[in-house]
Amino acid sequence: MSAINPNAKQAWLVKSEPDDYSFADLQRDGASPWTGVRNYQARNWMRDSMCIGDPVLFYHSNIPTPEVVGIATVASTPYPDPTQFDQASEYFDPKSDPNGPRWILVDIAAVELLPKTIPLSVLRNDPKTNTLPTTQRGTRLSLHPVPIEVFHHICNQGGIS
DNA sequence: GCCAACGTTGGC
DNA sequence: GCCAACGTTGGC
Repeated sequence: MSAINPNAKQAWLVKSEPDDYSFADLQRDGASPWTGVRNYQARNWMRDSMCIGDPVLFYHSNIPTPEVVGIATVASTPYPDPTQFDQASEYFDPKSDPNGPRWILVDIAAVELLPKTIPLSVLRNDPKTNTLPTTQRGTRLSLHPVPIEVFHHICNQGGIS
C-alpha cells in the first residue's frame, strides 16, 4: 500500500491519455510502471529527482476537457523501463543498450480520486496555478514538478482538505 | 481533424 | 555544430 509522504519536498504532475491509460486504470492496478516516457527531461526527473512518497497529480490529456482527475504517489525508486527492450512494444527503442539503458522510470500508485476534477481552463484562470508548465501553450512535457504548496492548493480546489 | 509548438534526427 | 525536415503532442 502506497501513501504520500507528508514531509515530501516536491510534488509532480503526470499526463496520460485516458483512452490509453486512465486514473481508473491506475486505481484498478494499484500501481503501475510509468512506461513509455521518451523525453530526456522527464526521464531525468524520474531518474534523479522523484522520491518514494512524493505526491503526484494525475492529469488526463487529449480529451475535450483536459483535467486533473486524481492524486497518486511515487511508489518505487528508479529502474530501467522494460518496454525499451521489448520488440513487441510500441515503446521499443532499438538504440537503447541493455548495459546502459536509455530510459528510466518509477512506479506510480493511485491514492485517491478527486471529488471535483479540475479542468485546464480553471488551472489557467487561477493565479496560484497558472504558472504550471501544463498551463503554458505549447508545453508538451508529459511529466513535470509542481511546488508542494501548489499541490495542496489544487487538492483543496478538488475537494480534499 | 486541424495545426501550432516543440523535440529529435540526420545531412552537410 | 548548424539547421531543415520530420514526427509527435495535445489543445481546440
